[in-house]
Amino acid sequence: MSASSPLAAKDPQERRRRILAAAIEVLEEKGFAGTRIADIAAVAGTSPALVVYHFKTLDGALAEALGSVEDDFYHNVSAVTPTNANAIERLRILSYFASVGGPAVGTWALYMEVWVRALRDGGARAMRRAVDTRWRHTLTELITSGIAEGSFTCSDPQASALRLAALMDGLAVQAALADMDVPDEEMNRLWLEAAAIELGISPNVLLTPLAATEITFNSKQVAP
Amino acid sequence: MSASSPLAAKDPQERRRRILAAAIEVLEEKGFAGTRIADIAAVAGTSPALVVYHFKTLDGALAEALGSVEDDFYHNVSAVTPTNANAIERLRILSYFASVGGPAVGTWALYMEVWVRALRDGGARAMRRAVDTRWRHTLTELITSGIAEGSFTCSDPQASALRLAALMDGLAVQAALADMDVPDEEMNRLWLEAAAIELGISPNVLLTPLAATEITFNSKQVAP
DNA sequence: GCCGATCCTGAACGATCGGTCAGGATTCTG
DNA sequence: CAGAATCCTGACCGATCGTTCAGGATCGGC
Repeated sequence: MSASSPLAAKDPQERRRRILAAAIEVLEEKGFAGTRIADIAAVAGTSPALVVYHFKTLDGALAEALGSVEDDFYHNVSAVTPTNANAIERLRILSYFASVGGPAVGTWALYMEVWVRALRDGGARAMRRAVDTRWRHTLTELITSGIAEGSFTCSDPQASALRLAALMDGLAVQAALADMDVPDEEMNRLWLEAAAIELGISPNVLLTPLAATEITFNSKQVAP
Repeated sequence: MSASSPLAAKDPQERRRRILAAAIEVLEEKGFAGTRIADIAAVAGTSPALVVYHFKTLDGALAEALGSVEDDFYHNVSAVTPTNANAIERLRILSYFASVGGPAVGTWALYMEVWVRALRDGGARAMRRAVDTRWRHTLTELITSGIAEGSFTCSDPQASALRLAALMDGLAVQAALADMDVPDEEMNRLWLEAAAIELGISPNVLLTPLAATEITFNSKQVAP
């Protein structure tokens, strides 16, 4: 058997990335408390010692894995957003990607774990803070540019962004935990309704299909 | 030394309650992942074996401890609420008790832990579901009675209750984790503002001091 | 005041798991 | 192709911690 068997990676960097992916997978399935070095190694198809070799410590591996999740989110959003998209279109795309029913399934569970960890762990606290302020800034910027182009009416963009961000967190908790009680699509709708109220526009503007642009991600229609 | 030394409890039931209180204390300080039988025993001033003797298992002790926290919440709310209170007063009292700045400091951290645990553990999921539906029902009932007495205007009480509950969760996350970034009082205000919007009333109605009634809890003014 | 039930404890067991280590394989460098 | 650096592994160590257990103290009933 040569060096290029189908599953085994040749490049050390590729192995490293594979371990990172395995870490995310195990993390989503078992959570922080249940994630073992051995599990990650098993999924990645390597030995536990290699995980430690690459990341020095389990926490290090998990931290790096979480970082890559956030990178992916913004990368996907900006890849899908047309350069000439207006504020309303951008709002709907953001909502779609952030909502649990979107491509981000499972990701919210990770963030919830980070929240809890951030209660006691300084590193997790710093990471959550960074993620959160970036997200709030994104919303604030979106709102102000929407005001500038005449789409939105909002007296306090910062407060509205904070409230909408908090609402999204809360809805994500509901959706992640609800047992068929609060369906995912409902979540997206509830958030967009609240956004409509906050931004002084008609809910229909956010809830009717996007006629002009057809945006897809993984061959699925975005924000239909 | 007789049987009634100041710290040691005489009654076995009293010892049991003391262990429960110790469990809550440790849980708030260290979280699920960090809570050890030995810690609880140390705070309660007993041996680790007694904890197991009374509760059979660590998880059992924690589950019972969490149950008592929720009981306390509703017990306090109903103890403080005047029997003739109208919907607006009741809304403000609820908001005060649920907000992080109120008497419930530290409790939200517990609930966040339960959320995460509920992702994987069936028992925690059931408990969260019970707590959550009870809370949503309380809000829904409050809204409908407010509509009945002519205080509120709301086309869909269930949806509004769900949204307000979710917003409260999200705000609690922010408040519990924010590093001086989002002060506690702000949280209460933001939620009441959102409630005013949802319920079609002027924010001032919820934000100005309660003139008629003076409600106190632990000798602190409620909903000032 | 005897005796069984309940309450309580210190000591120890056993399982889990993160991280170390010595050494083998592979790749890089010159 | 030699030797060094990097990559990788199996075996093992050490610490932690939930739980068990044998037996002592205390209490309630009769």
